[in-house]
Amino acid sequence: MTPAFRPTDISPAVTRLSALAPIGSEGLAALDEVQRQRRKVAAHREVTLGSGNRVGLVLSGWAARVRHWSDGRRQIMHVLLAGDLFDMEQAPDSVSTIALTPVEICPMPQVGADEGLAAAFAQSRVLERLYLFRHIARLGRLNAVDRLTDWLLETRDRLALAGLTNGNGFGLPLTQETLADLLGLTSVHVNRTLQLLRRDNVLEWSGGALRLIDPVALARHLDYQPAHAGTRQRVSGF
Amino acid sequence: MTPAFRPTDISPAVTRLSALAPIGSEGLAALDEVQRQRRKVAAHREVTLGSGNRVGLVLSGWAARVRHWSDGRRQIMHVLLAGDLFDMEQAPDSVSTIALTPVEICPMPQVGADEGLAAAFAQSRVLERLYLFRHIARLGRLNAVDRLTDWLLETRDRLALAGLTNGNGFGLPLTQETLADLLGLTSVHVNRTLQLLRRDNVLEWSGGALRLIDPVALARHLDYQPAHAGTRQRVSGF
DNA sequence: CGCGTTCTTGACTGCTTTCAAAGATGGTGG
DNA sequence: CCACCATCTTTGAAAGCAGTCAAGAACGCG
Repeated sequence: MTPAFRPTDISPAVTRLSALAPIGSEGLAALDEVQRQRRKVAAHREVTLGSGNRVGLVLSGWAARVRHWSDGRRQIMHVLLAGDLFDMEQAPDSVSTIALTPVEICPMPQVGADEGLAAAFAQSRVLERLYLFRHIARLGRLNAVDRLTDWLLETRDRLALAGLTNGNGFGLPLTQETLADLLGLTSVHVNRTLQLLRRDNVLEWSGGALRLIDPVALARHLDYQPAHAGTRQRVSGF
Repeated sequence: MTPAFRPTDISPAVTRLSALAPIGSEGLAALDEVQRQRRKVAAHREVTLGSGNRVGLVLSGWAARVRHWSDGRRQIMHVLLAGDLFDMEQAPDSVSTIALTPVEICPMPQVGADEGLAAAFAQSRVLERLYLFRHIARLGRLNAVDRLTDWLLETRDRLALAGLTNGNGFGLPLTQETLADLLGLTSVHVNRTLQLLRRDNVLEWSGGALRLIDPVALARHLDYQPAHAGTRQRVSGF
């Protein structure tokens, strides 16, 4: 709220990883070290890593794994947020990684002997697969309204892990066109869907800040379950 | 062709893994050992692993990762074929693993010191992610005809790795309803789409055997690139 | 041969796209 | 401080792809 105030100096990426598993001092040092190698990528630019690194870590901003077709169509397959890992290897066909907003990245740190950091990364990979599964289900069986709200619910939970939410609200720095590429819709229809949701008092979105009015009711309606409820218990069992 | 003839006694799962990376004798022994613990799962039954094992290996048959909704809708998120690994952990919400045909599974073997086997499993995981990405792109941006043919192309390539193809043909033991749950369509529309493809001489499908008439032309039309062309080169660079 | 599952067909509905153009919005330079 | 431009959002009308509902045909299995 008050722009001058910053609760901690901890980066959202570290916040997220610490939420996935308690990280030891060695791991925190490794994260600190690697963050010193941070690099900025401007919006709309492709995200790349130095040739020595095959895995990167997002420190801030929004990026996406995207598939392009020769006729101009595109589909965003996965959104990358602060604290997410991304592999640069593979990508045989036209799968690219693109900054949706200005993004800061760094190479993934060596895990070393820190079991907490290793567990956090392992958990991060498990979650990523879960998000891919969910996105498939979303695109396969949900209509526009449900696709959008389901994704917003998931994104809110993901941002919450990184400490980037404000209650039921969070910053959503995407255009409706990007949302369309993500949800397998047209921007026109995303626009109409948003109007519906605003009219029905499901959400507010202005000035880049989105707020879900009643996430609980929404989650019930969508059969939505937070990805982390189950996994957090497992982590605590370490 | 001649049913009495079997080229080798090697299981399709071993064929696939060997294609991903050259496996040493130790790895082959481990695979042999673990296959002795094989277990059958009847069609339509849920696939589970003994509590000690978190990762399984499909030896034969077709299985699927499925999401169910309370109103009866379902979406198949990923198909598991011979030689595929599957993790049983996670699955916080209603993600289950179901046998689409009779399936044989076993626990994933310990990798031990066999680098080849480790590489094969690593490669298998990389490919699985790629298949998830592709399925997202398919559901997000392709129409019914392209969805179906694109998936058939991919499935043919995957089966080819396990030595389960016959030129451009392969056994496809799924119902149209299952195909619909996989492609985010209704079985009625899958049926109509298949009729189109048969009429236009794109494919033949009878008696459980499907044949693509001109996979090359199809791949060109769909911007389809085999998942393994790029990765095989990388593997050979080990 | 009989029954259940799977496939096929028709008519109608509806969600989403397409095409086109008019408003906002925000940042930049004069 | 305002004009200006590019980008983004909004709106309308029409067309299309896929879904729904229902019923009959074909198939495969015991």
